[in-house]
Amino acid sequence: MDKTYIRAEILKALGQPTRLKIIEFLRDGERCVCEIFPAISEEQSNTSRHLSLMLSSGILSRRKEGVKIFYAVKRPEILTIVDLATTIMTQEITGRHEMLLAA
Amino acid sequence: MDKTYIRAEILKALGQPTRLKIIEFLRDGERCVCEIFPAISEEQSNTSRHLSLMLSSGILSRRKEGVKIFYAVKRPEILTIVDLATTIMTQEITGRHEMLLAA
DNA sequence: TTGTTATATGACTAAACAATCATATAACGA
DNA sequence: TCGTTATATGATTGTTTAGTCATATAACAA
Repeated sequence: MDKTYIRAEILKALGQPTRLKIIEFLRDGERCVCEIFPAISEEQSNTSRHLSLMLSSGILSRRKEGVKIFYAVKRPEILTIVDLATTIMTQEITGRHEMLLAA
Repeated sequence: MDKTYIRAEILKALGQPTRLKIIEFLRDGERCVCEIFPAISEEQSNTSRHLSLMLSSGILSRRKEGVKIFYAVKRPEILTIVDLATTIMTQEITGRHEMLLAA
């Protein structure tokens, strides 16, 4: 069980646009697949695959209720990571902008 | 400039074992390429590619001094993200362990 | 039982990725 | 200038990935 490899898997699971959209949509709480895929404008099958991937990476949790499957962000740290990525992105954009102004 | 895409790029850049090893090695401060690749036991060319990738994702900074090129982690948030991933990993491992005990 | 809705998955394709080897470039010292 | 060291990059290869379509499975309602 290589720890570097497992950590990489968690971060890689977060580093994909479609999956980030899913996480943003789940920010306010659990949702079923039937709500998720229309919200992010992706195919049901594609959405399902990304959800399984995040489930097995420990990023999402899953709950069954009748025919519907509800997914939720499993740990608050996940959202913190996403927020920090937003911070970094903002700083990067600001930095590049300042470089342009200075040039 | 799609923000979801840029954030994904930052997180994806962190989600790769070789790159995580580099970041861990740079935790204590800047290092030149000639120190980095032996420390992580990777080829010079491969290490150089990963460094360029992280440079253009805004994760690392680069400084030239004579023949040597020094790289450093560009923002403290990067290390926070890596640490949070470690936390999540630990919780996951603990959780799976408890499931085994309960079974 | 039959039809319907919700979700997952097999098979496939095109694109992206990591790694390697060989080589180019750039800086420095003798 | 010549040789050496440090870094980057072209070309290539095998692997992984995201997305799509069609279909399977599972739960429920009529």
